[in-house]
Parts: sequence; structure tokens; C-alpha cells
Amino acid sequence: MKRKLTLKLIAKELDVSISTVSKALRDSAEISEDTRQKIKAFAKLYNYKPNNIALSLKNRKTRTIGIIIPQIVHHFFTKVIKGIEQMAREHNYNVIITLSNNDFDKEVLNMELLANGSTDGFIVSLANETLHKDDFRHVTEAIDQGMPVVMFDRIVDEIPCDKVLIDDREGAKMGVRHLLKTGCRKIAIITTKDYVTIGKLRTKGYIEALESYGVRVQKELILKLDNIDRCDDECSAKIKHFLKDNDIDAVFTVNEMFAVTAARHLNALGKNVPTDVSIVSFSDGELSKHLIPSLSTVSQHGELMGRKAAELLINKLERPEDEVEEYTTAYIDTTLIERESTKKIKN
Amino acid sequence: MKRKLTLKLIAKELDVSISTVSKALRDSAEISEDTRQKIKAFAKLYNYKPNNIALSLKNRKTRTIGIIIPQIVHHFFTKVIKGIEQMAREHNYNVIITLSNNDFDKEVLNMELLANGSTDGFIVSLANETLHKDDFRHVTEAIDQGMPVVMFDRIVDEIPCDKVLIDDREGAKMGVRHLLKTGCRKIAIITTKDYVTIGKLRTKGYIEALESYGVRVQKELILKLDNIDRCDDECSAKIKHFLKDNDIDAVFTVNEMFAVTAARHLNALGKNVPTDVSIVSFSDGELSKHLIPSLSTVSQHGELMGRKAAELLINKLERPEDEVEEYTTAYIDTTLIERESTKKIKN
DNA sequence: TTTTCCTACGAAAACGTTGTAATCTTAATA
DNA sequence: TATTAAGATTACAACGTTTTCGTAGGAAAA
Repeated sequence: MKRKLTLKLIAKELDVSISTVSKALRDSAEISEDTRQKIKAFAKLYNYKPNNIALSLKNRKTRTIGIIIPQIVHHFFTKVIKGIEQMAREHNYNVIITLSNNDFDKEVLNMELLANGSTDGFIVSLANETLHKDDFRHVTEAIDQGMPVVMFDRIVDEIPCDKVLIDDREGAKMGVRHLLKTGCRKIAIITTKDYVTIGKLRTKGYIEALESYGVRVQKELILKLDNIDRCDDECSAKIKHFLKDNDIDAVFTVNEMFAVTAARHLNALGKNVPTDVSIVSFSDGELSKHLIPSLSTVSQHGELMGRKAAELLINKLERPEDEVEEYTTAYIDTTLIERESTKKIKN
Repeated sequence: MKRKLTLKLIAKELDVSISTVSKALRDSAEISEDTRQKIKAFAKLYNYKPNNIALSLKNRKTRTIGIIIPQIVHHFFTKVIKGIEQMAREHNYNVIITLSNNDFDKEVLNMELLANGSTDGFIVSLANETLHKDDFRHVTEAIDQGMPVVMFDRIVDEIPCDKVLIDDREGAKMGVRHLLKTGCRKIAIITTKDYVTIGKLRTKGYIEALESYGVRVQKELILKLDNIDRCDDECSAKIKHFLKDNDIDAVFTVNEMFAVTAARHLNALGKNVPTDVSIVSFSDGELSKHLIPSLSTVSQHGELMGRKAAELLINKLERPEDEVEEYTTAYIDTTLIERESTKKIKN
């Protein structure tokens, strides 16, 4: 196995010192034109590339961003990553992704692992279990150690760091308003339990939208589920009964899976979408687009979110030492995408 | 900003040498029980963690695997990554992911970037443009430098390295056979042009399945499209006409998007799936699962593929120096998943 | 007492860089 | 001719580890 080319090898080969080689390659004026050319030619010929690890150690910087997310088999996170990737690349940063699988211990482990010199900062979306446990020491510890952290999507208010959020309340409001505009009045919502910030805020938006139209909010039309973005059999059964037991003409869901499951059950119940029941879902997924009928959604723009998160982090990483600490919370707007699961707006 | 705790700081604090601290923490018998306890207690109290970068530099190993893939917004790659992640984690490796966006130059750049000390080896799926250009120097160069490389899915036969592939021919055969078993005889295929290896092999499987049942292969029932995994308007229109113009009772597609598009057009044509026309698709997607009706698929097991790729790579990384070079090509079996788009098998 | 052998620690090198300071030439100036 | 200046190169330390080798001091053996 060939050994990677190093300054030392070049130096030995050309019979100069290591310093000379280093300086020549960095175009230092200290080195004579002759020597510089010779060294650069040699380096180019044998394709010398400085060793990143050594540089990281020396500079105490890795130019690497660590992403900690619950899972990757999820279109939303996938898009966020893409956004982060883009922005990172533009600023010459690398990206390491680790998955927590929604497991608290694994999340802690991953953060510790990456905190030991591998990354300059973190972009984090917390695991379900972490939110549940209400234990964020691993995050605050990282922050205390001087690691900049940006949280997105699944955040915790109390942690002092930059945050990027979807404007969940506004988004939900927009989605439900659309249902109202198309004439629906018996609008249900399928959401998560309140400890999930997202669910809570979206529920709030739902309520506000109804109130703004003078529609009474009925408690029995609000279904709060334990699941967050998967929908297992139990979850599916609950949705089924919910849809069967209530007289509704529309359903708003806080994620795609709930919507798809609802669509399936409505279909089984012989209800036509959108004639009998309209559906609007919060989403950043492919599913909505291709379902028959395709789903109208409140689109989350995960890519933008990723870009923003990366931007905030990079700002922190490159700010001068003495700058005052200051935390931003950025909101990413949502867009309503009309598809086949809602009726046309009446004029 | 607090400085990270290092051996040096501990040594200074406890008034011993750096060596002593290092040894104590690694439970060396050289250090007296007393000192050892004292040092370990201190380290624990202040949460000392060795610096990874320094270790990497020293050991000339990073315990990091680099993944180079065309895109991440694609369920298949997402699953592969998950598989790689798992296996890596089990063997105490980290994972860095970079995206080529199907762009040749970016792929080259990414590989060079990661090759400079950041990773011990690569898992690669080539960009379309790279396959088209037929230029693989960046890969062979990495291999020449002693970087183990494992290719998966979009591979090139000539490159000497481990490879992981889906058994496309067998998979397609199994899918089409299932259609035959459920009584279908007028089976169409929607596939890609032959220059895409995957399409070619799957078409071959289709033909073999028909022949094994003594069903005549009709050229007009084979639709070869230019697209690979997206399906734009033009592509959709072609599928629409194909379905309208031919009298068929089943359609086999080489990817999920073709299947979804077909389902949509069949629906519009008033054909019931599966009563009038059955559908089987090659896939590793979520779409199939949630479509109404859900699609029967030849499942690709991306996760397994990822695990296998990681396993091969780790084997290479940990094999003794003097072992002979030897390359494996592993095939990942496919599985037929029966859902609602096919009829039950008649006995 | 002298030699040998443990025990418990420390010094130093190495991994690959970079930047500062030191050194050595050679030519110009006084 | 002696001094200085400049130009060109090199030595060295540092980043944080681990590990090999060395060594001091004391106890056991001769």
C-alpha cells in the first residue's frame, strides 16, 4: 500500500526542509522563485494534498458540521440535510450526519462522540424520547463547552441557542383556512400530544383559524395521538374510529402519515375525497404528491430550513472571538399547495 | 469560552506528567493504584474525553467511513445509508455522507476532500454523469492510494473493488412470475432504455419469466423510457398512451414512479386495480405501501445492501496488512411483497 | 556493602501541519 | 575591511495523543 504523500516526504525527496516545502506551497515570499516552482511542480505531479486531520489538530478547527437527527428515512429530514449540505458546501464546510433513531441514549452518545474534536458545531433535531424525558443536559453541556448549536424543528425553548422553526401556527392556520374557504365547517384535526411542540402549535393554529371564521371549536373533533410521524396499527385504529364516529366534512393532519392513513380509512368507509371529506396535511413529503387523490398540503420547505440552520451555525463559527453572544430564532414560512384532496374555493 | 480538558491540563493540575495521566486513564499497571484512582476521579469529575482528531492523527486511522452518493432525497439511498450507519455503529465507525447531486465534478471534489485524511475508506454509488462520461479516475486513484472502496448499485465492472448489487434479473423474474401465478397472461413492462444496466437486467428477467410459463413475449407490451427514476410530463404521457393502446391484464414496472404513474392513469381510464389490471413494481419506497390500492413490489432491501457494503468495507479496513488483495461482489436478494395491487394466487 | 531487580514515574518521539524565530549566505554600505 | 542588510532557508514549538525507553529510588539478593 502506497503511503500518502506528506510534506516530509517531499522535503526528503527534494532535499530541502519541511518548512520550505510548506511555505513554497503556500506561496510564501520567503521562498525563492526557483525553489517554489520546483516544489510546486513536484507536489502537483504527485498530487499532494494536505492532511486534513493534521490541519484540524493544529487549527483546533475541523470545518465540519455535525448533524444529529432522529432518522433519515423521512422525507423532511432528508430535505433539511440537503439544505444544510448545500450551505455547508458553499462555505467550505463538511457535514457529518448521525442518527439517533429517536433513542435518547444514542443521541447522547452521538453528541459526545462528535463533540470530541470531530466537529466545530451542531445542528440538532431532538429525538422523541429526549423530548419526553425532558433531559437536555447533553445539549447544554455541548453549549457550555463552547460548541455552537443550532436546533431545528424539534426544539426546546429553554436551551440557549439559535433555532430554526417552521411557523407551525401560521401554517396550520393557513391550511385550515383553506378548508374553511372551500366551504368546510365540520373540520377535524389529527395531531400529536401537546408535549410535542409542533403538534401543540399546529393545534393552536387550527383553533385560531376556526375562531377567525366564527366556527365553534369542538373538543371531540380534536384527536391527539402519541405517535409523532409513524403510524402503527394502534394509531391507525384510533384514526379509523375517530373518522367513523364523527360527522365531519374535512380533516387537517399535522403530518403526512396521519393524512395518508386517514385517506385510506375514509376510502374504506366509502367516503369520497374531497367531495365528502376534504384533507389538508402538514407535510414535506412525496407521498402527498402521488397519492390518488393527491393531497393538498401545507408545505414545509425543509431545504430552506436546512440552509438557514447551516447559515446560523456558520455565522456563529466564524464570528470574532469577542463578539457578544446573541441567539436568533428564525422562522421558515410555509406554502399552501392545492391538490386533489380539497375542493375548489367558491367565489 | 471554556477550553476543552486535555491530558496536559490534567497533568498540570495534579502535578504529574502527561504520560502518567495517559497511562492511568488507560489502566496501565505501571501506575500505582493511588495515583491511578486520583487521576481517574479527576478526569471523571471534569468529564475528560480524549480528542478524536489527535487520535486520528496519531493512529493514522479515523474510524470514519465516507459515503458518496448521488442524492439523498431518494428513499432507496436513504435506506442504504441507514444500513451503513447501523453496521458502522456496531463496529465503532463514524460515517460522513457527501452528495454529488449526480454531478461529475462535485463527485470528484467530494472524494478528494474526504480522501485527505478524513476517512479510512469509501462506499460509493456513482453519479449518472460519471457513468455517462465513463471517467472513473477519481475512484481508481483513491484505490491506488490504498483507500478501500466499496461500490453499490451504480457500479462499474472494471473498477477493482468490492461491490454490492441487487439481483435485478432474479427480482424481476420473481415479480413477473407472481403476476403469472395470479392468472395474468397479458403482462406489460414499463422499463428504461437498455443503457441503464438496471433496466436491461430487469427486462431480461421479465422475458425469462414469461418464457418459463410459455407465454409469448410481445414487443408492443414492452415500453422503454428514457427516464431513470423520475417521471416527468412527457414520460407520464407515454405511459398513458401505452396503457390506453394495449389490451393488458397486468403491468410490471422497474421503479416506483413508473408504477405510481401507471396506477394513476389506469384509475383515470376507469380500470380497477387489481381486478382489471394488476401492478407489480420494483421498489424500495414508501409510496407503494401507502398508495390506494397499495402496490405489490419486488422489495430491494436497501438497508441490507448498506449493511453488506459497510461490512465489506470494514473487513477490508481491519484485515491484516499482509493479507492478499481479493474482491468480492455480493448480491442482495429481493423479496416479493404482496399488497393490494395484485390478485390472490389461485390454487 | 554491592549488585540486581522491581516499582513508579517521566522524557521524548511520532503523527502532519504552520508560523515564528533563528541561522546562514551573499551583497551592499560605511 | 568590517559591518549591515537582505534574501533564502531551516529549526523548533505547538496542536493532543500514545508508547517506548529511560531512570530514580528502594528492596531483595549476593
